Amino acid sequence: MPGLRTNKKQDIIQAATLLFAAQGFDGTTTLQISKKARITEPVIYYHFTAKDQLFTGIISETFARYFAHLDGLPQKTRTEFEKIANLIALHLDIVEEMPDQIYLAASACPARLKDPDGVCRRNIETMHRRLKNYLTGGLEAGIAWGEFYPVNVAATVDLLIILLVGLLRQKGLKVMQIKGIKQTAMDFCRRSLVKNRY
Amino acid sequence: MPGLRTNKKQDIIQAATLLFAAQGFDGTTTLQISKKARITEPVIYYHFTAKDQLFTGIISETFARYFAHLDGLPQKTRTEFEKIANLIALHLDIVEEMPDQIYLAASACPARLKDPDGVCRRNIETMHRRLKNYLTGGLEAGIAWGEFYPVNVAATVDLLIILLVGLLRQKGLKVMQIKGIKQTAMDFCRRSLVKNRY
Amino acid sequence: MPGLRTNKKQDIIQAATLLFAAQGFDGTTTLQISKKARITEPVIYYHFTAKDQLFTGIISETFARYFAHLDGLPQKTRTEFEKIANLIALHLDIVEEMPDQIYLAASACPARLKDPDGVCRRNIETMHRRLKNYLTGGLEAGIAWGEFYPVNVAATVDLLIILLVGLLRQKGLKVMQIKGIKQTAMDFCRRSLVKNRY
Amino acid sequence: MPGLRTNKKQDIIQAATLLFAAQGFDGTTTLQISKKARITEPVIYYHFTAKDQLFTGIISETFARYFAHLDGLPQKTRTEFEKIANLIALHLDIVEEMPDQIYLAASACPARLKDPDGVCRRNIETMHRRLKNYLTGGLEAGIAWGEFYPVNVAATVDLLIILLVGLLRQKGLKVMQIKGIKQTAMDFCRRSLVKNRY
DNA sequence: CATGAATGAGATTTCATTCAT
DNA sequence: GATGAATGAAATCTCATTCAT
Repeated sequence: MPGLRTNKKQDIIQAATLLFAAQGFDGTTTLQISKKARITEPVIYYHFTAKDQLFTGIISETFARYFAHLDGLPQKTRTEFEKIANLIALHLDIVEEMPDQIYLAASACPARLKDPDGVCRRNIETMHRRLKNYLTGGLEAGIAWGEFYPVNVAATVDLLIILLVGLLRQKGLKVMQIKGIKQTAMDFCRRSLVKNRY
Repeated sequence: MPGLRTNKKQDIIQAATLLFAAQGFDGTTTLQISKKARITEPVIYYHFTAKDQLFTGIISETFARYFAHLDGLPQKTRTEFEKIANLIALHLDIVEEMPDQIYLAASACPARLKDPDGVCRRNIETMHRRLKNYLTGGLEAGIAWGEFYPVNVAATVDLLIILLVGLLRQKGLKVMQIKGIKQTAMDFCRRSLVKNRY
Repeated sequence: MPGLRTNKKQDIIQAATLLFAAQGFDGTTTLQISKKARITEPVIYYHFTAKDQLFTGIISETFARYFAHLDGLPQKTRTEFEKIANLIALHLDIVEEMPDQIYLAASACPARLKDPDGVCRRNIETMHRRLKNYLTGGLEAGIAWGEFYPVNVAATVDLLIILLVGLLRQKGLKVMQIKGIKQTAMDFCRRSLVKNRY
Repeated sequence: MPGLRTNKKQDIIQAATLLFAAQGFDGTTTLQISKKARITEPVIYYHFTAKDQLFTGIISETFARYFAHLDGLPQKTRTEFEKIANLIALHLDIVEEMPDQIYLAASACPARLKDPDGVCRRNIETMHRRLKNYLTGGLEAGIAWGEFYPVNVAATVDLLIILLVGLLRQKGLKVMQIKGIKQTAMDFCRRSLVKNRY
């Protein structure tokens, strides 16, 4: 059973994720990673072909899980607002689940990352595209059915994306200890969008 | 005419700001800065004691202008929502005014920045504290006066900060071409907070 | 007068040439080069972009000089054998002139040399092609005029190339102290090729 | 059946020979060898104590065979030129027989080869010494008997060695497709050395 | 015998910074 | 003020070799 006994590869991934999230890709050295993972530097290169590949691996894995979450969102909901509420819940849940990874994923691609396949850039673009499509569809339908106020769809979509991405990033920054944020965020958006509340 | 030729210092600052914003502090080399500023590397060290000081200088200057904007906000307004609307406007305006600087300022401190005076960290903390105070005051007053819904103040403040900081950062990321965002953001928040709209 | 005072670049080239010739490209480290040139390692990278480029630079320069010598050969000669004698003289002279460079040039391209422009490979090919053309022309004419024995031209050309390249390489190997080799080589070839000697 | 499975050792030797010949000793890694031999790296160390020993083993074996060929040359021949012709034939035949090994053997010792017993260096020296003795004896006798022209023996010997070693190396370089080279080389040397041809 | 995993030593390269001029 | 040249320190990565199993 080769590979069963050793979790060093996982140790490396975990250490790298923490450090990349805290210091950025360019700000993190392979020596730091090796120390945090309690291994020697070359072990990194035994398990990964390069620092860049270690990073893109983490990013890929993270986006895979994120997109899996998105795929799990129901296409049909009783109200259109439920879609938006689900999206808020999803983003706050995934931050709980993997705060550092998701912080990395929601950040810009490191300038010096060698990423010939564009793993980083393309995943970010896909993320934005999917959010945009999902939100645009929901908003347009909600407006058409009279559930939502007749807002500027494009700008509101952008605003909501900023909010969602902001939620992903703030946790990673550990700047604030957000409590009750999920309910608050949902209520905030509901009052803003949904018409007949009485 | 002393000072006429010294636009080189400004060239350096401008080049550094662009590069730091695009590539991060750790991802930007002094050689890149010197090339973009069309000078040689030692000139940087004539005008600045170190790369770190060049960065903190930009950050300081940026926060100084940002705080000056905040200081200019009216303490007294006809409605409490006006305060929030002003804040939104201020943030979108300053992004227009100095997109790269403000992106830098709204980002986390570089891990390897030598910043013994804590210029970077302290300014960010101050920014968050001031936003928190300003928003908390506004929300509490608005709720007390019956202008606002009785929301969870702390969580709503955090949410608004996330939104405001997100607005600062998104422009820097150039991910989206936001049009009509200012009015949309204001309306979004108004509907969410202000009670009697008819 | 920038660059006039410093001969460090030349020192590097000289040290590198010696070491590459003695130990091969893969067998020579930049540290060895820097020590032999009495400089520090990064100086190499100030003057050259990489170890590979240092090598290909030497090779280019060497072949340029070699081809210049070839260009200087007379197109018209009293006898065809003079052409071959000139070629022998040229090769032994250039070995005297730059023994290490010419040894490098006459050797195979290092396996791990990063040489995207194919400087190394292409120069060697050109060298062989030019020798082949020159010798083939000479032999065919000499045979046609009855100056030479009617030899197998292609095979004789190959043989002469092996001899010429061998002359270039042996000096570099310092295996033997060749004296009177020039006259001997010429006589050897003359007797072998030229018909009526009496 | 011991020895049936142990072709792995032969696989290693074969792979190493090919790679050493193509890339040099310093340019070849043990990983490359293990991959080409379709085994894992430690297997190399089961069969050989070190990469150096693998190389010197190949060299030893090659020279052993080469010297056995030399030993097989007749001491007595009808003419002295036959000796030289035999030598040419021998070298071209052994290149056919083991092109990569012989290329390695005819090349210089790798600079970084750990070879405390001097296997590499000493074999090369022995090779040159034996060639020199054999050729010197033949030439001197041939001149004394009036079979050969009265050439400069030392220089002619060197020239012939250069030619013979060149024949060994050129094949390895695969630069040219030599046809009819054996007869041509013999004729070339005969005309050059042997007096009365009619 | 064989292998997956690991490592010490060292190779190439980068970069902030300095210095002589 | 300005520059070409240089450097110490460190970063990424490689590789021959070993070891536990």
